[in-house]
Amino acid sequence: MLNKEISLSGFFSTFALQIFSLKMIEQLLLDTLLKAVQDLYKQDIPVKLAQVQKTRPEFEGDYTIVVFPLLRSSKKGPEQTAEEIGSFMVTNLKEVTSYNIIKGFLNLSIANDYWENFFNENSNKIDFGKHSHNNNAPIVVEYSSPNTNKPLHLGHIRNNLLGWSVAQILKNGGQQVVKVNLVNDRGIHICKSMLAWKKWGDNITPESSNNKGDSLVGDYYVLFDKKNKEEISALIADGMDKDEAAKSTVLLSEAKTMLKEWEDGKEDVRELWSTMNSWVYSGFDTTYARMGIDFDKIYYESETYLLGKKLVDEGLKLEVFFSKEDGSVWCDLSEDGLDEKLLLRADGTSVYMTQDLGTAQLRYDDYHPSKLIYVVGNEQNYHFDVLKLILKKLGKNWAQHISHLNYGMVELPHGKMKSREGNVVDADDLMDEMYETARKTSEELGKFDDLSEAEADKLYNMLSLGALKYFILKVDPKKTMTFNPVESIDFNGNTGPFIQYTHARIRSIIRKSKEANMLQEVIVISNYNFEEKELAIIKLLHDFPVVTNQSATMLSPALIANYTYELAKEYNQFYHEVVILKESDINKRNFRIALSEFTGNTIKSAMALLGIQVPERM
RNA sequence: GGUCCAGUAGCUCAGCUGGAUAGAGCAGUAGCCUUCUAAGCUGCGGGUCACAGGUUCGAGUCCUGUCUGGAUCACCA
Repeated sequence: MLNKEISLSGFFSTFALQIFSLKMIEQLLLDTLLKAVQDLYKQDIPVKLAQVQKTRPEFEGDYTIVVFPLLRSSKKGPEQTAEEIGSFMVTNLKEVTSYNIIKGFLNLSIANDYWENFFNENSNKIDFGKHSHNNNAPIVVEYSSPNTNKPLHLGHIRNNLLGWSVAQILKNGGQQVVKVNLVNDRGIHICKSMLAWKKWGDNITPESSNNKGDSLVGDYYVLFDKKNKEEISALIADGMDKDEAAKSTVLLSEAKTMLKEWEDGKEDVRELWSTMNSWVYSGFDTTYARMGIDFDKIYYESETYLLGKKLVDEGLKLEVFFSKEDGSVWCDLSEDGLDEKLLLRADGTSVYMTQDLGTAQLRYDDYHPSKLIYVVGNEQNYHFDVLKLILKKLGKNWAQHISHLNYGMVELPHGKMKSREGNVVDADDLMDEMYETARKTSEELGKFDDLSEAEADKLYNMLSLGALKYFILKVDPKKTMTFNPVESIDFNGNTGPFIQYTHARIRSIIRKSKEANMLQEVIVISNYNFEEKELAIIKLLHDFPVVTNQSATMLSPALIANYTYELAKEYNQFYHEVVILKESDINKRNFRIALSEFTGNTIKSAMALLGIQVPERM
C-alpha cells in the first residue's frame, strides 16, 4: 500500500476537455466508432476497446482505429471489420473523407476543412492552449523548502523549476494555485553552522568577506562537519567504538545545547540565529530572482513547529501517541506495517515530522485546499507516507488531499552529491557558467554587435536559463537524472536555445512582413491546398491544448518540453522547405506568415509554462 | 535483510492507458549559407529495449523470478 502514487485522476477529471468551439476530433471519432459497433454488430463495447490513435507517419491517414479488439463483436475477420467500420465512419462523419486498411489497422483521413476551421478559429487566440477557470478550492503547491545552513544547489534547482512549472501548468489548466515555500530555518543543522561561525568565524560577515550570505553560512556548516570528523577520529584513535564516537563529540553536544537554548528562547542564541538567517535569506532572494522563481507565501518552520508540538499533545490525549520513560514521544505504526516513529526528542525538542505536522495543519487552516502538493525528492517517500498516516490517526480527514510529487535525484557522473562533503554543484556557480557559455557562443556567432551591453546581458541570461531549465524539465520528473558538469549543457539539438532560436527566427519573419506591410488583416483560409509541412504544423498545434491538459493531470512539465521541441523541429523543416515572404501567391504567403505567427505564439506560451522566456532575436 | 524506484544506441533522454518496421539529440561521418537567422536543414552508421519465463491475435509497455544500480527503514532535515 505504501509509496503508491497518489491518483489525481478523480480530482483532475473536472478539467474540461472542451477547448475548441468545434469538438475535438478524437472524441468525435471515438463516439462514432462506438456508434458504428452498435449499429453494425448490435453491441455496446467498453470504451477501452475503442482504440483511436494517431496514424504513424509512414502510413496514409490522420487517425487509426485498431480493429483487433472489435473482432469479438463483429465475429468477422480484421479486413472485413475494418472495411465495414471505415465505410460507416465516412458515411456518418463529415470530417472523415477516406480510409485505407493495412492489416488490422483502419486509417482514416480527416477533411481539410476540419484543419482549416481549427486554424481559422484559433490562430489569433492569445490564450490558445489555456483552459477555462474552474471553481475548485485552490491547490497548494509547496516547493523549494531550503535549509538555511547552505546555499541552493543543483537538487534545489530541479525542485524549484519543477514546482514553479507545475504551479504554472495547473494555473493554465484553470486551477487556482497557491505557491508556497517552507523554509527549514531551525533545527540542529542550523545550530551547527551557527556554532562553527561562533567558534571560528571571527565575526566575519557577508559584507566584510564580500561573500554571498548563503554561501558564507554554508562554509561554516562544512567547517563544522570537518572539525567534528576530526574529533571523531581522535576519539576512535583513543579506542572508542566508531558509532559511539560519532555520538560523543563535544561539538555535537554543544550544538544540541544550542538547539535547546534556541527552543528556550535564549536571547544571544536567537540573535545570532536571526542574523545568520537574514544573511542566508538575502542570498536566497538573489538566487530565486535570477532563476525566475517566486512564491505567494513563505512559511518558516520556526513559526510552525510549535503548532506541531501542540498536535503532539493532542495525539497524546487521543492516545494515538505514547511517551517512553525518557520523555520522548512516539507514534506506533506497526499496525500499518511500519516502525515506531519519533515525534519529540527526550529533551522535548521537535523533529522534522513534528514540524511537518504543524505546517500541514497551518496550511490547511489557511487555504482549505482541494489538494496539497509537496514537491519533494523521492528519497522522502517514506516520510510522506508516515506524515499522511499520522495525520489520519489524528483524525484529519483532509490528509487524503496531500500528494507527494516525488521527483528523482540529480546525480553527477560519479554519484550522489553531498553538501557536507562539498561535492555539490552550486546553483549560483552553475548559472554563472551557463551565462558564460551563452555569451561565448553568441560572440562566436557574432550576431549581436549592435546590441547594447544591457540588451546583450538580458539575452545571455535568457539563453543560459533557457538551456538550464529546459535541460532539467525535459526529463520525466519521476526519473533520476544525470548531470555532467564537465560536458556542460548544450545549446544545439534538443535544447532550450534551439527552441528559443526557432522563436527568434519566426519573429524575424513577422517583423519583415510588417515592415513590408504584407499581412494587414486576420487570415481566413478555405479550400486551401496544404503543403505537407503546413499541415504537419497545424496538426501539431492542434495537439497543444491536449498536451497542456495532460501535463496538468500528470504534473509533468516534461510533456510540454518534448512537445515544444517537436513543434520547433517541425517548423524548422517547414522553414527550409518552403519560402514564406518570397512566395508569389499572396494567399499562400499570407497563410504562411499567419501560420508562423501562430506557431511562434504557441512556442512562447509553452515555454512560459516552463518558466522559459523566448527572445525576439538571437 | 524489509520496502520502494529504475535498467531502451557510446552518452543524455522520448516512447501516453499493450498495437504496425523501437524514436530524438549529442558524439561519429557525408553534404547544404549570392531566397526569409547555419544556435538551422538533409543523408549515413549505430539496438538481443538488463536476463529468463509467462499472459495475449499482438509485449519496450502487463505478471513472476533473477541480476545490476539507486533510495529508504535515524533522538539528520
